[in-house]
Amino acid sequence: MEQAPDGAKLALIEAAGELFGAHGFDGASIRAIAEKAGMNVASINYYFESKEKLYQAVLEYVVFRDKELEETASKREKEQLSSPEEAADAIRERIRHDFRVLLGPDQPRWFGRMIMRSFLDPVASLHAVEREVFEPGHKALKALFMRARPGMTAEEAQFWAFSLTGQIAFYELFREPILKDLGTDDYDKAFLEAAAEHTIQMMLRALGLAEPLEDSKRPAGRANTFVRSQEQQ
Amino acid sequence: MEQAPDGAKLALIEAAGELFGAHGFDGASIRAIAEKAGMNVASINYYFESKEKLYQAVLEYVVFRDKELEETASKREKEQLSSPEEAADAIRERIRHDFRVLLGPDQPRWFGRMIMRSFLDPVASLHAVEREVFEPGHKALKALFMRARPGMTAEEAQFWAFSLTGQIAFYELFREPILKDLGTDDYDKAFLEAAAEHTIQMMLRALGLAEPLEDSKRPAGRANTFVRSQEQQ
DNA sequence: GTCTATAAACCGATAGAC
DNA sequence: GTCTATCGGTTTATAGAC
Repeated sequence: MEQAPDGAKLALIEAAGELFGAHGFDGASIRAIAEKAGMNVASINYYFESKEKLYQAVLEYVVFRDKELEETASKREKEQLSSPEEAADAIRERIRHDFRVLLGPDQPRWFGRMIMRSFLDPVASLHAVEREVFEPGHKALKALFMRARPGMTAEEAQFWAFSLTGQIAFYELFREPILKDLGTDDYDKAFLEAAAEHTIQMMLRALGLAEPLEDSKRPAGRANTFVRSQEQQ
Repeated sequence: MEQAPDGAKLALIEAAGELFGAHGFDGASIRAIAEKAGMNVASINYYFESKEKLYQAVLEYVVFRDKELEETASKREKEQLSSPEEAADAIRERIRHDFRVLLGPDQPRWFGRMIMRSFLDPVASLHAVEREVFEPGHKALKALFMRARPGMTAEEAQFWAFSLTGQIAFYELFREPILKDLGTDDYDKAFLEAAAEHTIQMMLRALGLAEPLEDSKRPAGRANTFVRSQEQQ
């Protein structure tokens, strides 16, 4: 991959990302993109050859930044090798990492939307996201589950990876109805942390790597970090 | 809701559903839709007032059929009231039901795609799907979880519902890369059953309503005391 | 109801001035 | 590099013949 874009190219990519993410490839015109970037229509065909190439550049821009994060994450995972307990910690970290990458405030809001869209629309440029983000992340997840539960088959690990990815992707795909239900215009930190924590506890419990859900019929014995703030009321 | 469309209207809706589902609102032209339906371009503006109204009619067509299924499902759930065991059975049935509705061969393939798209694209017609499908299903799910685990708060139940919906939606949203990975052109019955069964087991285990994942390695010393044994009294 | 023809607007792309 | 003007094509929508 080439160097990071700057100046005019960057401005166009970011404006295009916002509009492509919000309205899709066909729903965003190069006129609207150029206007949002504060540039002329012709600049798009000057810096990129066509609208399609611009879309591809936007996807590569997303992929480039996500790939770096993915590599540091999976590198860190490989350092934790042996016990299921360490694997459980690695799963915990992986889930927090994925929530932060897809939904956190570190990255532009349209990143996640572009990723969702790239899977829904079978354009040729899907393969970029697929090969650079989905596949490596999926492989790393599978490996993680198989280390967490030795004896798990590759097919089982695949389903576990699907389950986790689906739970995280949900918060991006259903962002609008969820926010409407919450009555806010964006996820706040507390909600994202609660969602990540729920996902962690639920995966680890399902894997048998965490204390089971407490029985409500008897007084609470063991401490439980699950959505603590919401339980006390 | 009005009566079910027939004849020319139905043909147009089904052709439009396929093309809208595949290429989105902006990516499907009324010319292509009319041609696929074997009719004239002007027929769309004759039977529906505009392209937008046609899109809305397509969504309502999906919603209408899904709503009927949802109502029979939630009615059946209300008959199973008391014990967590019955609630576990109801969760099992609900997951099988949702997999069948969204991914099974009973319904046209573009149904699921249109639903995904309606959440990704913030069009006005989103509210139809939201109000008629998402919200009732979500409420039913929350009620189910709160019956399965008495004492669970509404906020917790919300996260559990999110987790489940996300896992099922995943198979529709990521249909293309998954099928490519599987090497087939459509989900077969065995795969869908395996996916549903994994989701069931994983939800019930996380809820403490099923036997934990059998331990392949770890000494069973301080293994999880199974919750149900304490509940049966 | 079904068709053709066409209006009016917008699209992506580009030529050419500066 | 940046702009204006414009070309050729496609879009939705509609008027009007049958």
